[in-house]
Amino acid sequence: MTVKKRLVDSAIGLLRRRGVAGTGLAAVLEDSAVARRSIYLNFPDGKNQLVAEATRVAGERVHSRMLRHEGTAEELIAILIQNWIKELQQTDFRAGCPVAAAAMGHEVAAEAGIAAGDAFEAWTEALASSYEADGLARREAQTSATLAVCAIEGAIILAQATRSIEPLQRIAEGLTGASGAGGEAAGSSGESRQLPWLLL
Amino acid sequence: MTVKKRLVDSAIGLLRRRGVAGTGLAAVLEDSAVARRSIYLNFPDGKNQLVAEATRVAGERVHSRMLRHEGTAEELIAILIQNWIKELQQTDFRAGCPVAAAAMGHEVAAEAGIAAGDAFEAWTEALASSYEADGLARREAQTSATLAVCAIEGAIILAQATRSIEPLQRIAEGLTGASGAGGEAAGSSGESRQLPWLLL
DNA sequence: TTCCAAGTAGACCGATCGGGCTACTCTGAC
DNA sequence: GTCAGAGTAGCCCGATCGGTCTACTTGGAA
Repeated sequence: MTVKKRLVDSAIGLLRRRGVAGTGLAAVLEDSAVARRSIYLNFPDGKNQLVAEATRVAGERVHSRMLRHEGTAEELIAILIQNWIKELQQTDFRAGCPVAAAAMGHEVAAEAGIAAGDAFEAWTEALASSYEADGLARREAQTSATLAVCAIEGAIILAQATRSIEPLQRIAEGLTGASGAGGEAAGSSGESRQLPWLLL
Repeated sequence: MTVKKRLVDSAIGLLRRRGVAGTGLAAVLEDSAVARRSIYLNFPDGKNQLVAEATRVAGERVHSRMLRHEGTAEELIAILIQNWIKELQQTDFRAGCPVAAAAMGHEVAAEAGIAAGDAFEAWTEALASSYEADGLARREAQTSATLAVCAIEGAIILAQATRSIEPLQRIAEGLTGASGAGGEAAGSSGESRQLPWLLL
């Protein structure tokens, strides 16, 4: 793995746990086992550039995963929520969303905040397209997509604060009608999901 | 205004803009025009205690405002969203939610993270009670309340990152059926709001 | 009137911050 | 074989971090 990728991966991991301002270069160097000088060889503008690149990469990873999805929009939402439940449980609620962290650190690192905005817009557009493919009109698809992205990001924050996955389970129920309790991510079998009372 | 209250108010304002790790005591002292020593007279445990108290106070202010509300749950949600639209526009998208900031800083300041969790739970319960008063069953009320709180918190983050109030307008439409474009906060007149396609 | 708790002003501490620097090593292209 | 670019190791810088301290002022209660 290249030095640049190691730096970005370490930065993403630390952003998730400590946020932009709370992540020092010393921590990134220790975590990535990279020499101090190598940061400035790969990111001449220093921390701001590294954090911005980390945000861009993290956002693009989620985005490409969303574009790869072939089922319905609600199935995609269920998968994303199940992934976050797993991530939070595995890290004892320590690791949140790096893009949200970059968004909240926009005053400290402006470039990263812009990258976060780009990521959110790409996610919303991908989900809206999925909703449209499911038959929703453009406007309703955009509204539903925005609601889903916002709810997921908010639920991650509530889950970390309350140290409970309940917020994620509840929004899964509200957004998709799934109980969210099952271990499986999406409706694997062809069983017709019960539509949530919020929809239709 | 007492020294303690000035410190807390300054801390809340700085938390909203720079987050927990990004808020230094020097900035709090400058903003509140208080002597350095006075921090430790009022908050013997220093920054952690100040940030925790600021989070608790900020959460309680919103909570008491929610309890004061007398209309429907959807009207309350519309009011909260309109308030956030106004706050974001007035601060050029610089000031976010202090409770969310404390939640994301849980690794840096644990006490504040707990206070954030308490605030989120109180908000959700207040909104769920309002939904129950509107006729929803307990379970549906809790789900709808959690979805609303998560969506609002997430939308604030998306709005800051994209420097646009569109996420808030869209979740207002998704959660309440309101267009969110009007300046007035809640349906002031007795006109029957059109239910969103997401509800009913 | 006295006196003490709270506040002010400001120096000071060790630690850490982001960043720049030199010197040395390694490796692949010419 | 040479040489340039990238990486390593580590020291150094000024600034800022949270926190502690002394000295002085002030205002209200005993």
